[in-house]
Order: sequence, then structure tokens, then C-alpha cells
Amino acid sequence: MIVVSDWQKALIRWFRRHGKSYPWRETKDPYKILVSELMLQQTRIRTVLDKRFYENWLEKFPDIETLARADESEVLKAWEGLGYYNRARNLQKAAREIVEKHHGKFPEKHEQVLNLPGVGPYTAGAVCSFAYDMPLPIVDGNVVRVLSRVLQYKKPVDTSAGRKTLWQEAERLTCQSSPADYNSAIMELGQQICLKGTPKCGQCPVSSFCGSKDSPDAAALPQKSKPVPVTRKTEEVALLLCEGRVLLTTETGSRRKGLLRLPLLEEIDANDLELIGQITYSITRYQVEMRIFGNPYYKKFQKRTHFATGEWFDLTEELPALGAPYLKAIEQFTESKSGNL
DNA sequence: AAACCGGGGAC
DNA sequence: GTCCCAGGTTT
Repeated sequence: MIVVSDWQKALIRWFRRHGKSYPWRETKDPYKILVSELMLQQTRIRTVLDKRFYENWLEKFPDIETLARADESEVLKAWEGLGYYNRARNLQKAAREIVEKHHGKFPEKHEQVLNLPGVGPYTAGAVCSFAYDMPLPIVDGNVVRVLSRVLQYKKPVDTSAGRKTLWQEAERLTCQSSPADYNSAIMELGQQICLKGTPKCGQCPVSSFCGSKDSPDAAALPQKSKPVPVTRKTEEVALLLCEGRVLLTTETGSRRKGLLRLPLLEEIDANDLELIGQITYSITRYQVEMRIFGNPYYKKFQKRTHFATGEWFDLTEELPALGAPYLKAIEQFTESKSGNL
């Protein structure tokens, strides 16, 4: 049986000694914290930090009003490469809602925060505990791993019953006096100590509370119910270059909504295209083999052809936001041949 | 409840 | 190759 106050004390003590410093931990501004939380949904901290997404975003959109007024294309450009682009669109929607419904002032009630677009139970709890010191539980991937091991919860965690149980346990264990440090602590424990494969039980500050301590089946927790089947697909795209411009079309459907892409081969009617390369990438449950067809420099168009779909964009200027594979394809096939465009 | 939504790093 | 990351929304 866990003595809750001892559990909290041990975690917080460890965190205050070993916790890392992140930009979003140096602020109490709810907007800045919301930005970090949206960026970090299903995204590693290193990705956000290494590519400077967070810093660049706050430089471009330092406050809610600026974000609310921005063009969506600008918002998506700042998110380019991060993935899950609805997060960026929701962040701007949230900013616009705050301007309209809350007179530009970030809402201070948990329920209001929870009602913002793109904000679910985790993000609302994170924003309110970090910015306002509200004693709210949060359950992210780290907390799921820590709690399922500590409590030896062996049922699947990715069911409504599993989620309900873990949220209840998180609420029972959460800290009233230092909720921000506690929530940071339990997540960081999952990140530094309670690792996916081989947890470092020898270094764990709460191993004495843990039902899975040094147990071989700790690595088997948390249990997941649904393995995701991968479907293989091929995609034939056209990389058309002419007079220093590239032909792009808009994404259709919900995937990468609002971004641009290389046109599908079937969307255009161009002769004499050659297979110039292949890139394999994964998107959600698909593994895509992208076959790239182009007009090599020696067959370059004499002038920019008008196609039924697509628009020519100047490569010397900033392109609109593109999905990562298309950006990669363009970079790969323009850097060495740029003199021949 | 299940499907969908990106991209990349760790293993 | 597989797993999963400071999850949320839609169907």
C-alpha cells in the first residue's frame, strides 16, 4: 500500500535534483505552456527542442492576439515538419476563441481550458497545473508506463476501462501542494528512469513503492491491446521544375490538411517524364513507397506549362508548408542540379 | 469502440 | 523492421 504523501515527496525531491530545464518550465504564461503542450502531443521533447520549433513559434507568434491574426498558411509553415497539423490549426482556433469569447485573456477555469480546440484531459490538466498550480492529474504516455508498473496493472491500458482506471489512480496519487513539480516529476521519471525497454530500477527514487521493481515483467508493462497493421502503398508523384520553379498542388482530404504537395502523376498530363528517384516513408498506418518522376534538366520545359491542377512556386523564395517527404524530394533533386533549372 | 492524424528517434 | 513519443478529434 502506497503512502501517498511519501510517494509524492520522493518524486518531487528527485525531480528538484534531477529534473531538466526546459523553456516551458521557465514560464507561468498559460499561452506559452499551451504552445509547448500542443507541440509535445505525440512528439518527443528532443524533436521540438532540436529543431527550435518552440522558440521559433514564440518568436513569430509571441502572444495570443498575434496568433489569432496570422494567416493559416503562416501558422502551418511554422509547424512544417512537426506533423499532426491539426494541432497547429487548433492552436490558432484556440487563440481566436480566446480573443472572441474571453476578450483575449487566457481562461482561468479548468473547464474553459478543456473546451479549447485541441485540448483534451491531458493538455487541460497540464496547462492548469503548470500555469495555475491547480492540483489536477495528468496521464500521458510516461505516466501510463510508470503507474501500470507501480500498480502492476496488467490489463490493457488502451481501452476505456484501462484509461479510466489509470486516471483514477493518477488522481488519487496527485499532489495538492506542488502539483506542477509533481506532474513534471512523474513524467520525467518515465522519460529518464522508467524506460520502455529496460527500466533503471536501481536509480529509481520510488522503487520502494513499485510492484514491478527489478521484475522481468516490468518491461512487459504497460500492456497494449491493439497491434497496428501496416499497409503498404505506392505513390507516384511528379517533380516538375522549370525556370527555377516547382509545380505544387494542395493536399486533398484530411491528411496534412492545409499543406501543399507534389502533384500525383495521374493529376497532370505531362509526357517524357522519367523515374528519377524513390523515397520510402511512413504516415500513420501506411508505409508508402513514393516514386518520383521528373523532367530531367536536359528535357526541361521551354516554358512553364499550365496544368489542370497545381501552381508554380519560386524555389528561391520561401515555399508554403509541405509534407516532409515532398520537401525532402524537392531538396534532394534541386540542390545539385540548381544550375540547370 | 475504432479509426484517423506525421514524423522521427530509439531499439 | 517495431515501438512509441508531455494526445485529441471524428466517425
